Amino acid sequence: MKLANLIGQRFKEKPADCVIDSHALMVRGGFMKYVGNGIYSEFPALRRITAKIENIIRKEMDAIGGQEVLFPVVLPASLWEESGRYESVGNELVRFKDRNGSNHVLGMTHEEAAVHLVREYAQSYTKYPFMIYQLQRKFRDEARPRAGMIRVREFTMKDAYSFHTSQEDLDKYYELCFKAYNRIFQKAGVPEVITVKSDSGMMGGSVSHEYMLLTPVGEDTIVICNECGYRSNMEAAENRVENNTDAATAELQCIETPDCKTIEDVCAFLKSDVESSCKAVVYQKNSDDKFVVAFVRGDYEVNETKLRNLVGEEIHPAVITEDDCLVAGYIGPYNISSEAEFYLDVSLEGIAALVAGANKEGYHYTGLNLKRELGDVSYADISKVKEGGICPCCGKRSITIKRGIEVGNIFQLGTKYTKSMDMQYTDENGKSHYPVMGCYGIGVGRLAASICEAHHDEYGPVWPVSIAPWEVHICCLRADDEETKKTADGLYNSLLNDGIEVIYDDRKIRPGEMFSDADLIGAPVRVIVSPRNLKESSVEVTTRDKSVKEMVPVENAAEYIKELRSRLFAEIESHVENF
RNA sequence: CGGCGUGUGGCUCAGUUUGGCAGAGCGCUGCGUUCGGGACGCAGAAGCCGCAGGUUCAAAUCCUGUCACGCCGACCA
Repeated sequence: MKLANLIGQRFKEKPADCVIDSHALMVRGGFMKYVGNGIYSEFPALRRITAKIENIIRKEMDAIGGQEVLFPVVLPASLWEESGRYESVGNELVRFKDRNGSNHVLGMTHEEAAVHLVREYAQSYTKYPFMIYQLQRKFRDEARPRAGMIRVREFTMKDAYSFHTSQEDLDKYYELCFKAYNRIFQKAGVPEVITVKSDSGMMGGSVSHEYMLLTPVGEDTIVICNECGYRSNMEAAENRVENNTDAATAELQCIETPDCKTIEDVCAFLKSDVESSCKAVVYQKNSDDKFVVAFVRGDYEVNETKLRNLVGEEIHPAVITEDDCLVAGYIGPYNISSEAEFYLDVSLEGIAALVAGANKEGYHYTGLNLKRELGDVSYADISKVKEGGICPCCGKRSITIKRGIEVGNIFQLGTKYTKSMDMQYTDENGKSHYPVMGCYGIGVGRLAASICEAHHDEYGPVWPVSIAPWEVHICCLRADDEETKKTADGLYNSLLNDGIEVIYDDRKIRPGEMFSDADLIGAPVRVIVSPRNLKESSVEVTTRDKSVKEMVPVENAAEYIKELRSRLFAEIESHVENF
């Protein structure tokens, strides 16, 4: 490929709406173009990257027995009505009518389509287990797309669905898939991707893991234990709190605390410890607006995901008005209105004397002892883990909090979809059963953008050789110089003949622009052919990550470059685990 | 859905307060000088100033409405 013919313009200035580096670099490097909110086109350079990622994924999916299929983008609503998700999923599911007025949806995930595809085929136990997967565009009408290709509305996803006759068999396959996923990220040049425990969200099911690429711009918060390796998404992380249960109790008092609406105000006013205060956070159920109050220790935050799972339905932050049963700013667990459902967080358990709202305008209790005042109440885990917190796995105070981008996930779905869509098989005794499912996703474009985010410098991306748009970038510094041009042409043709992927820049432009473009394209190996180098009968070979910078005699150049390329691939392979 | 902000050649932006010829840099086209980190000179092309309505002799600028986009939050893989 000659750079002069590459479609997609590179440019110097950072686009105004790019907040993270990878977004700016991928737009500036001619990788992608904005089309609409959360919608991008891929130029050839990015398409080459995503195609390579797709092939890595294919290979590993095939290696664990997957068979590639293709589901439609447009699905009749009836299919989603079978699973109940036509109603239950929010606005991110695009619903529309065709010319006949019948309802359809744009596929945002394909559990229904997968069950539909195989429910006649898989009526006998002899067909199990099996896995089908596809690489396809999905559309999710995200409330807020952001960060370039990291969070978009239309994207390519690999989604896989496995079917099993027992939970044990699913467990076994899940483990296999877990390893295949590790291999995919290792082969894509990001062995640093880690797995974390996750919340299953709208997909349903129990066991699930997410694959996270750690970067400060990541949207997800991840809880990591430095001691035992426990890792979890904040949403699913168990919070453990040890309170000093030996502290002296105190008499319950109702004290005037004027204009103290926040827990900080109250504690400052009463000169008390935030660690012995009780904070109320109020939500409402989406279904009937009934109040749900979460009480946590003053220095903790509510984990809404855990609270939602506990409540068992969707909730949203509450709007409290004058005539509601709750007194905003003065809500406490003792003498609270019976109209409100409330939950006590584990961080409150065992505190001898609490400061808490008195459910009366302008008053707080002090000396509140939950066991004494409320009797044997139960505590639930509804708070967020904090930096330096207690690891739920090893019990040490060794928790750190990091940010990450979710590049893949695996779920155990159970029989949620096979039951609702009535997919059954007959076992060897002639009895009918619902198969157990797993599902496994990877966002292809998001992975490409994440790798750019994790592997770049101020001048451009530093693509791993396995997914780089081209392996070698030749800069012919003076294309008007006959000998230089001849040497560069020769090297280009020689490498092409050996099957190396080369991008060749023989434009008659100044070196500065040439180098800038090469940086923005980010090919791992760069070769500089110039009159200066040819005076020593050499070309200069460097790597994008600057680890190699070598003058190589022209006659050895092709061989040296091929070797360097192999070395880069070997470096990637050295991180790939075997089964 | 709530808060804040922005819409002016392909890109980055100035001009809007105080109404008076549509601007700069980058990019693009041509010519020339240059040539190891986005160089310079000369000559060009390119704009429904987001859209609609209003005020005015006169609107990018003031008013009303509307749309789009961005950031933060909400929601969500």
